[in-house]
Amino acid sequence: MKNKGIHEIVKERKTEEKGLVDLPHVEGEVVLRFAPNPSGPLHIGHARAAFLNHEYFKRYGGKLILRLEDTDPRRVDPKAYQMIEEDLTWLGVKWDEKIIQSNRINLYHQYAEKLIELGQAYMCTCPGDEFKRLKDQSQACTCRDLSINDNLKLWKEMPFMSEGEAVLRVKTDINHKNPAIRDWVAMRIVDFEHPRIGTQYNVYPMMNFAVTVDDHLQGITHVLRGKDHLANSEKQKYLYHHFGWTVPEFIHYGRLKMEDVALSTSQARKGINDGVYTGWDDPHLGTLRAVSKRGIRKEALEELMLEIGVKIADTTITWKKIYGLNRNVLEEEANRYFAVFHPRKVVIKYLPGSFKGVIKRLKHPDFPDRGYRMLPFDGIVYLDQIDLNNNENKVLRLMDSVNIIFKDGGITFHSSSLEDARKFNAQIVQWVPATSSIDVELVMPDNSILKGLAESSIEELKPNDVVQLERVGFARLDEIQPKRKFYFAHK
RNA sequence: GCUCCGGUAGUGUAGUCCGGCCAAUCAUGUCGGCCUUUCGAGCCGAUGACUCGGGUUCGAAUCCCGGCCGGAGCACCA
Repeated sequence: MKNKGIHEIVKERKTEEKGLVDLPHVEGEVVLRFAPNPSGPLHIGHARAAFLNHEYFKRYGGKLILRLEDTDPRRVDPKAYQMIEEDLTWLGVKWDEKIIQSNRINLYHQYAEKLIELGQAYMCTCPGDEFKRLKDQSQACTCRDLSINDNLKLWKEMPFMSEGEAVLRVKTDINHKNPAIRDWVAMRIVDFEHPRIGTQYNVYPMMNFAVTVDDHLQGITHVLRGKDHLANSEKQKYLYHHFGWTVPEFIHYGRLKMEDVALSTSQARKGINDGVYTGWDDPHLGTLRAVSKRGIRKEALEELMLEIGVKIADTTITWKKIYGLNRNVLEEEANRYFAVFHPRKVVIKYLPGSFKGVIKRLKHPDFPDRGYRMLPFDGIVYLDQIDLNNNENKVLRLMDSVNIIFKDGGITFHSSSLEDARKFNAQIVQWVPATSSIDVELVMPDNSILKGLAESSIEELKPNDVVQLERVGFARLDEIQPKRKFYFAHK
């Protein structure tokens, strides 16, 4: 600990600049958890929790636990368990331990019983609305006065009752100024088959109960969660006190709003079922698989999330911000290619034969060692119709090739040098050789598809490669069969 | 309605705890210049913010009070 390496110092300063604050009350190592509900794949909001936990885990050392919170059988998508792990892997977040709550129902039963024995929980058979009426007036229902033995007896009978007949409530403070905190439900009956564990249980813990038991048992030191859990943290503290457990450090961050995107899993699922979206990776969605398909890199998301940090104030993420960060990642990696998406075949008239030949162009201007693309040029090319429309009667330069002029519906050779192009203020555009073009599709963020033509060098690309289609923008190659299909990322 | 919590440039963020070094940081965006056979990148420059009103103080983004605006929760969901 005497000499910090230069890397450590640089890293320290960097995180300071990023503004990710230190965790409060860290003693040695930390134990953190990422605890999603397996109702669907992860979205950008989850990425925040995942990255933050991961970052703190890396900063302090300790343990990061993945916990699947599937205690509501109705809100479980059996496919989600797998998808969540895939998504986390894509994010580069590794976990030391995985816990599935539906494997632990028995354990929650034991703690529930213990709580009854402690006299801190009671079986409540009031109808929900009746309890709420009383609770809102700070009045206890009669169930609250049941003896421990009566409670135990009812508890044993609970599995034989049906949904809604009874719940187990945690005693808090019936006079608590926030009605939401008063005597919350710990266990309830669910008559619904659990997608993972079937019908072996019908008495399930509520999130607040299961979370508290697990956080304690797993020795979680710091709980990072959204501010929508503010009241839950307050509720959970009562349980910690009843059991005599140490309360972890709760840190609440604000809501994340995503420009133009419905982040909620339930809305996405509905849209998929209704056919509005093509699937979990539909470009409209804010799921990680959707943004990944569009060529957004996890590095960009990570930088964004660490910058946003754990502030409790809400934040609005704009796509421009993500694109800006992503461009920094992609710029270096993406090789350049020509493609046009409103192709118009033109024959250049009066082209001197000396200009025909093969044009060499760097794959990446900053990395000459990546080599060249070869573009055969014989005077017959595809240009973008929009470029032509915008340049009627003006000189236009085909990149690395010749200058032309579009006049009276025809294209004529004008000159050849870049100097001439500059002199005539020519716009410089990309082009595709007509003799060796390849059909491509470009899926836009609104899921519309542009059909176009690209230079033949794109044949060397593999699915998942990200390129820069010059003057069009960055795009990720998704598949090459039956046709080369790109997803547009951003300019 | 009740309970709780926020409000720094277009957006995100640092600074707020322990008032002065803040005529306020960095990122992204936008605009301009240079460079460059495109766009982008790079380099240089510009742009633009402490929600409002009082108070305390020699001094307030920072402390206090009030207003305004915004958010979260008020489930037998997580």
